[in-house]
Amino acid sequence: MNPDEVRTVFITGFPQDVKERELNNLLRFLPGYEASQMHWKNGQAQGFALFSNGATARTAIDSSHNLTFDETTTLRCELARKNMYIKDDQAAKRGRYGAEPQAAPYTAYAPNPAPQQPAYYQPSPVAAPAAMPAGPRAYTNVSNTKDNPPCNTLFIGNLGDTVSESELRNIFGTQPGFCQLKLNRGLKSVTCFVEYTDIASAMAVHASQQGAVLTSSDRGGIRIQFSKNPYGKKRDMAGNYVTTIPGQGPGDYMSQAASGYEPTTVPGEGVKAEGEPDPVA
DNA sequence: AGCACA
Repeated sequence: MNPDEVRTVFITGFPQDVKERELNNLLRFLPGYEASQMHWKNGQAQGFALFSNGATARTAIDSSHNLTFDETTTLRCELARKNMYIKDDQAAKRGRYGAEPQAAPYTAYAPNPAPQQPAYYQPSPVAAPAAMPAGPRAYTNVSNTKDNPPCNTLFIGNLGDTVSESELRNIFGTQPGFCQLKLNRGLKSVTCFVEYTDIASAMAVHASQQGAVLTSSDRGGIRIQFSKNPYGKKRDMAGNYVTTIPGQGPGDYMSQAASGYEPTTVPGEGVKAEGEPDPVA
């Protein structure tokens, strides 16, 4: 690899009170992610994120540029002028996709103890059971210029006509926080809605699976947008959320702030427990 | 680009 190649993404547009860990958690599931850090230049937050190479860095830019970070802020992503310097303590923030460090100074501790990511992402051969479903063949850049504000429900477009529910379950149902999905065979196009327990979990999938090329894909990768309405809800004539499926409170997933990214559930345990309070900003 | 619904 060309050591001079710029593989660092420069991100601005964060709200004043953003935390570095919000940056880390926003990006850590992207292919090629290695590390990220937040700098503050006279009160303005500036994010830097290192990827394995220029290609994965550009893919990250494509999927996060103009991303609506919260109600009032939109992120600007571009290639940095020069690569960021990785401090030793960045190791704890490393993603699981990153190339292992040459001299392996990080092997003394487990960078990512949570075994919640799909096994097909695990770089270690010993950790990859043969029975795991195959992941996406590849990722392509998809245009996603008209996305909506973050929502706990994802809208999946650009699906091939032959896409199956199990194919979608393999990719979306294995992600932390998964609740349910619905495949929709329209006359003109096939779409899918995927619900997660919280916005943070949906945001992680929105970023990590953007442009995934499925076995059935015949027109490039899938396009992932945040749904206009949370699963099980619609808007009434006054524009307020109305529950259309019993068991979900009004409006909670859209008013929840896009912070506190820790997914609270593991695959298969996505359904909110009875009486559990709604997340509060 | 297409936003469904016990």
